[in-house]
Amino acid sequence: MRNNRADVVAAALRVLNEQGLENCSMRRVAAELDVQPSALYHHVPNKQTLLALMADEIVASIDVATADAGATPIQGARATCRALRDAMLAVRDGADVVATAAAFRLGASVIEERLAELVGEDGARTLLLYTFGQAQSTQMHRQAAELGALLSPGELADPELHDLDESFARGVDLILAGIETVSSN
Amino acid sequence: MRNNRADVVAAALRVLNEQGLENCSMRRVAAELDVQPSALYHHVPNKQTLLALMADEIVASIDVATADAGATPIQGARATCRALRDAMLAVRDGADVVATAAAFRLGASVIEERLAELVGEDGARTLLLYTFGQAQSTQMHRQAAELGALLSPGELADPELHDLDESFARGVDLILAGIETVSSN
DNA sequence: ACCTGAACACCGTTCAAGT
DNA sequence: ACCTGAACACCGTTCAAGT
Repeated sequence: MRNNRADVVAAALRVLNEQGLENCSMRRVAAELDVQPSALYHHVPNKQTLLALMADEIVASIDVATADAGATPIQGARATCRALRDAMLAVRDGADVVATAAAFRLGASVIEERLAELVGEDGARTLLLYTFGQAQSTQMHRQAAELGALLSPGELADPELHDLDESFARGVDLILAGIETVSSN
Repeated sequence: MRNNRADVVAAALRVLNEQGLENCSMRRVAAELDVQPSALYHHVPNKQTLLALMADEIVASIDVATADAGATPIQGARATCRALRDAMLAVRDGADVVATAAAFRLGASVIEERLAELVGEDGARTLLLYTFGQAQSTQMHRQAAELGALLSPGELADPELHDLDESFARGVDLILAGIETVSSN
C-alpha cells in the first residue's frame, strides 16, 4: 500500500480533474491517497514541483510523431499546436497548469524544440505562447458556461464555445501565414 | 481616516508591487490600510473582484491615443501591444493579474475593441493572447533572474533578459505579417 | 524508505456588534 | 457607512517519532 512519486502525481491529476486547480491542495491529494499531508513531502519537495510533474504528464500524452504529420513543416506545426491544445483541454484547468509550469522553462521543452525545427525559434515561441493563452481562455469560458448552466439550466449552451475552437484555428493560421511571409524574404 | 474602494485598490497595488502576487493577500492589504481584514469586504465582495479592479487600474495607465500612433493600422496595433506589455511589466506580477482578469471577459475590453478596429477581431485576439503570454513569460524569467542574482551575486545579468523585449517585437511582427497577408487576399 | 501526529504560520470569508 | 473582534474552515510546510 506504500506510494511512490508516480502514485502521487496520478492522485494529484485525479484531484485536479475532479475538483479543479483551486481545490487541488496538498491536503486533498494526500486524502486521495489515504495518507497524511506530510507524507507527500517524501515524494515531492513542494507543491510547485508537483504541479510541474503534473504538467509533464499532461503534455506527455502528445504523440511526438504529430509534428511529422502533413507534407509541409507548416502543416506539422499546425498539427502540433492543435495536439498541444487538445492535451491541455482534456483535463480540467490543464491549460493553467501547463502554461505556468512551461513558461518557467520556456526554451527547454521537447515540444518547443520540435516546433523550432519546423518554423524557427521565433515562430515556435509565438505559436506556443498563443496556444497557451488561447487554451487558458477557452477553459475559462467553458467553466463560466458550466456555472451559467448551473444557475439557469434552461438556457442553451453558449454558442461562443464552438467558436473558440475555430478562433484558435484562425489564430494559428494567422501566425503561420506570418511565419511563411517573413521566412520567404 | 475611513477608506473607500479606490483606497483599497491602491493599497492592494502597493502590496502587489512590493510583495508579489503570492503575498498579496486580503489580510496584508488590510494591514497596509491599518484595518481589520473583514473591513475590506465593505468595499469589495471578494478577492477575485479586487484583482479585477487592480487589473483595470494597471491597464488604465495606457494612453488610448496610442492606437492612433503611426500612419498605418499595423503601426497602431504594434504600438498598442507594446504599450500594453509595458503597462503590465511596470508592476510586479502585473502580467499575471491582467491576463487572468482579462481572459475572463475577453471580448469586452476597450483595448481589444481598439485593436479590432485596426486589425480585425481575429487579429486582435491573437495579438492580445500572445502579448499576455509573452509578458507573463518575461516577468517569470525576470523574477527567476532576480532569485539567481540573490543566490550568486557575482554573476552578470542573464543576457536572455534583453532578448525578451526583442523576442516580443519579433513575435508581434510575425503576427502582424500574417494579418497583412490574410487580409490582402 | 515511507508514514504518522502535532505543530507553525498563514489563508478567504462571514457575521454579530460597535460608532 | 465603515469598522472591530471573533470565529470557521481551510492552506503549505516542517519535524520528531514510529515501522
